[in-house]
Amino acid sequence: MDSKNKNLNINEVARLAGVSKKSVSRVLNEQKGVSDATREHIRSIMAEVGYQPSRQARALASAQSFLLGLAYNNQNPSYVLDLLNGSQLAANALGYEIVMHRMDADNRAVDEIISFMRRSGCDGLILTPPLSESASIIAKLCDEGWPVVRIAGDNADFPMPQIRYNDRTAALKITNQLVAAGHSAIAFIGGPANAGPTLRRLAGVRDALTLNDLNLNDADIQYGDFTFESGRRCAELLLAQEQRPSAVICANDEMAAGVFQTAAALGLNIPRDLSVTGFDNSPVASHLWPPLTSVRQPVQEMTALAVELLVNPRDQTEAIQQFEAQVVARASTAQINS
Amino acid sequence: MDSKNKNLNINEVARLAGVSKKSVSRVLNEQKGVSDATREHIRSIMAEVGYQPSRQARALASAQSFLLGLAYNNQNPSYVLDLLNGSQLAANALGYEIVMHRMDADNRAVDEIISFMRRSGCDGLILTPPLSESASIIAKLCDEGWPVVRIAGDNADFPMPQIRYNDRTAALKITNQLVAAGHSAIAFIGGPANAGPTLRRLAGVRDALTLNDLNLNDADIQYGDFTFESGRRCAELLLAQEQRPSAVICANDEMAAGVFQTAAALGLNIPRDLSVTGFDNSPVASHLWPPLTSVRQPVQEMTALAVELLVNPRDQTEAIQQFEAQVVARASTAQINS
DNA sequence: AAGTCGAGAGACACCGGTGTCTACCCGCAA
DNA sequence: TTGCGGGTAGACACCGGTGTCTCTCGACTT
Repeated sequence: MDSKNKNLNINEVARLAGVSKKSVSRVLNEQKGVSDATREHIRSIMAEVGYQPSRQARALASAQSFLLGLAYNNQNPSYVLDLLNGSQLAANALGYEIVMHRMDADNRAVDEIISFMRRSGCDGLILTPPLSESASIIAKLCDEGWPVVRIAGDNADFPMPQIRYNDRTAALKITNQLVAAGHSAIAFIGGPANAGPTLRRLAGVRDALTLNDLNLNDADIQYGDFTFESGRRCAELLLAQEQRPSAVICANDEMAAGVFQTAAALGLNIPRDLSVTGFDNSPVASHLWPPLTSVRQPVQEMTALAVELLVNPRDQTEAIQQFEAQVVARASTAQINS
Repeated sequence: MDSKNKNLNINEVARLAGVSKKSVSRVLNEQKGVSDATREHIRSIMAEVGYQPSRQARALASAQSFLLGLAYNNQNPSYVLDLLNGSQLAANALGYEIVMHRMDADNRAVDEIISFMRRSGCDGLILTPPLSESASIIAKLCDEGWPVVRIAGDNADFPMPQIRYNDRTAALKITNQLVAAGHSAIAFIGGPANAGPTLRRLAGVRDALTLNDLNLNDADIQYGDFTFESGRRCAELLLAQEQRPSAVICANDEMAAGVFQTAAALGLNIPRDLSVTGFDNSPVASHLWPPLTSVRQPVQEMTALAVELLVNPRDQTEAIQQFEAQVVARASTAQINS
């Protein structure tokens, strides 16, 4: 009854239940070797006294900490929080907790992440973009044999599960919709030029334009760094052109918000004078005016799978898991009136 | 050299250094009883072989997990992430890790948080708003004797440190600036009517208006729930009035963004037709057009102190710690032209 | 020269679990 | 009747630290 009983350990539970310590342990770990009757009896005793096994002791004895790390380095708070919430939900359901670790992606990152894994004692790591793109980080983690799952990483050279969504197809769809609305002068604002998401999304845009016998001028491609400010800057370059594009596809919503600001400063009305789309469907997409057409990536499902793969590793053949993205159409795009 | 040495434990380090296990332990815990020479020697051996003490074993033996919980339930991702980043930085410097826990603030919250503390084995908890406002949660945690620090909680009935910033004074300052710019019809959009931040910020607005012989009409106070959507809705009510306010003070930036959207929909130009201010200085404040005047709360410093207080508890007399907020003036407010 | 004190070795119990092994009981099949 | 096998008790080692105690040694005090 009194849940504050201090010496409430496995021995005590065993004594109360009149069984051996080991039987209690077997029940805790859902191992066989205990009859159903005894199992139920032990369970009821545990519930009655409010027994909670010590995570520390289990960790020491079983060489598992029941902690999963989530490393991130991302300017987009809502995305990071989605990752966190999703993995937390899945982890808790499996008896794990999530330890977050923010880190810079500079040249000390490799040491930093290894040091984190060692000192935190996490059983596994979820690597999120853009960290999941870094070959040096991945190589070192593989080398040291840490269980890692990459979210949106895009490098099949390493035997480490990747969880992705088809942003290339999503970019294709969104471009097709713009073309269908009469746009032919379409520009693209990416993140860093060599980043996976940038490359895949740009490829999707190109796929669609090629299908429609259109092409993308080099001058209509700008590379930012996924921040609002970079979106603003890229938009200034794009919109200063003599032949202004009538639609801008941005590789994330933050940069699209930057485009909105530049457009406002130039007196351009969205969507009348300029159609804009984003990626990621972050809160900012619905806070902009007009609300931003974007692409929803199923973060919750992706992180849940990541946790699942860390806790119950599968065969290597299923290393790449792909999810479907979804275009969320809002009011930032319009039929062109030419 | 080989950092993957498997049996690298305290015994091994002691053997290599030619000292006793206990001396190594003393160095690890920075206890006295070891000469400086020996201490340095042990340190160099540890560095050489890349020894990292097992967090699990230390946790079990010392009844400390070196884990701190951070419970949150907040719609504002950038605020939550600021909290996380700030506490993580401080925690890591002290050898701790942060375990995040998102939870609903419903009537199961009390059980939920206790269950989390028990199963995660955290040494202490940082309670963030709005959880830090909940008397039932605080009471239960106090009752069970968990070390907790509240961020922005506002209830002195419990012997539990509170870390706050003077948002009342900040609201006063921001109101004074609006009055100085010629505004007299000033409206306020708060969060939930009984929430601490709402009450304090509203009080600050009233302080300023009283000082300037102005007053706040009941119709010019609206209560939302700190979300964008609620800001939009409150603004609709405020701006539909015959005597439209010329300035709106919002209790956070998200709601201010909602006001921007309503204003745009009504064809009102900010700041020409309407001045708007926010609170918290979140990224959205600088992403809006025009950029939003807001109040920066020193989250980093506040969380650092929270961690510090959990790790090294102080005398109860210093229970309430107050920080200074800072008004960040941007372009969303203007001189009134009447 | 005897007394005192800090450094530090070494032994051991302990934290609360897990893993392994023996011994026993009991039901069931040969 | 004997043999066999699953359920279970009970003992014990172990995980890698921390806390405590004893004992030795050398330096400094008086």
